Amino acid sequence: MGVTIDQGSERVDRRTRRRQETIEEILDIAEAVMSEVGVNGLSLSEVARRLGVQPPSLYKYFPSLMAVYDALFRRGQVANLAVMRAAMEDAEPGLPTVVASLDAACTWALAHRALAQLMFWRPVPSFEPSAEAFAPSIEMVAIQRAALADAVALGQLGPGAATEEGVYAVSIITSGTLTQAMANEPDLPWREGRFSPLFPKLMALLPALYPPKKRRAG
Amino acid sequence: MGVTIDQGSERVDRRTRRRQETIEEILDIAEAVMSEVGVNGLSLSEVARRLGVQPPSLYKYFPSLMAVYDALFRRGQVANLAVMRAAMEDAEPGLPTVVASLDAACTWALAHRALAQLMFWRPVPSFEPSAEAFAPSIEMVAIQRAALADAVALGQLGPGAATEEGVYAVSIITSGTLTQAMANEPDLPWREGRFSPLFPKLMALLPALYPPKKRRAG
DNA sequence: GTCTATAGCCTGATAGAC
DNA sequence: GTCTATCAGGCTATAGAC
Repeated sequence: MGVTIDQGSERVDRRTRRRQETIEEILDIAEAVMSEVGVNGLSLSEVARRLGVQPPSLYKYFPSLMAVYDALFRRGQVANLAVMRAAMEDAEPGLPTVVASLDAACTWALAHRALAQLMFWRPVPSFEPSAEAFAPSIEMVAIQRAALADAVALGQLGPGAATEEGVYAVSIITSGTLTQAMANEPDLPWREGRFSPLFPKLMALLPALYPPKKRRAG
Repeated sequence: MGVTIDQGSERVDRRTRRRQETIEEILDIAEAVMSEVGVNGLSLSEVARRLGVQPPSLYKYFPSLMAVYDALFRRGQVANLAVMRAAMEDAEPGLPTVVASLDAACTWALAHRALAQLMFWRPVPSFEPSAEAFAPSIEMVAIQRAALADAVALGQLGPGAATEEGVYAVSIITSGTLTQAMANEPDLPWREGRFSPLFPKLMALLPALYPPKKRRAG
């Protein structure tokens, strides 16, 4: 009996793992479809075609097309947050950390344009991300603000930078660079177009926007 | 005979005018549809429904859905250019002219979000604007660059501002502010959200990005 | 220029057999 | 969890009568 139960448990685990792999594969294909035909061009039929199954089978994994969008949104937020965290660890504290994390986010966004559009441009009016899918974005704002607070503590920026407004300022510079790059150079990755060189130049203006009272670190 | 010909001409003129009115009405409705269901949600059937005709009738005015997109794109570019020109006339020369025109463009863009998305974000991959529809955009870059050159001549900015890069810099600040405003405050007009106050602040950094050699005008 | 009718596609989603 | 079959609807675009 114990053996039988163990076999049963193993079987369940294996099935759960296999199921998760299928879910990931569906999302991979969905992202590929979006990058070819646009975020709105995603269709479950096309995903099923590429996966080699019939459309109804997908409903065993996602209850609706919007659920697929939500999973893609969440996946993108998680990946973007991870990339930014990793970049932060390798950078000097304060302002360099802010710039490095946003630079990494730009690299990621241009390598995952469709996801980035879904996340930051909301081109599907009928889709609203769930609170759970949106959570990493809130976390990202928090760590941005913490990094800006470090820059203030280090005397690199004035106190106005460690506010919501400071986060908005760096967001505007980042999303502006990305918007121009994606609209005007759809095939170039980050750092290869005419717009990415302006990103560090504009970021270097932050001390002029929030001047520190005394200058310590450069 | 002469009278008959004149009557014929009048009749043709009247028909031409009436036809143009219908075309404008179709574009008005198409813009309204896009603003409700997204740029990609535009369908000729829905336009026909609201116009009170059957879908095939629209093909007497536009040969295809993409032709409607192209006319909308052109219309948006023309309107945006006109708004920017008007704002320029009322502003002091040089830097204030640059800022005033882009501020006016922001007001227009948030009042015509769907058109702005179609023009600046390209959310319909299968749609490429025609050269004719794109022409006003090229003109806009030219007048921006001329205004930046004025600012350089007036000693407000260094010579680096009167370049393609200078135009990119102001474009990034503008499109970044717009992107954040549209994604995060979908219902607020320009000047009422959390992001538009940052637009003049970031624009005020331009002299720090392109420092003039001697300071004349402030 | 309007209409009806229709071709020929696509889609999301469900029911039910296996 | 897979399939077939199907519902119920959408769409662009064309043909042809009036």
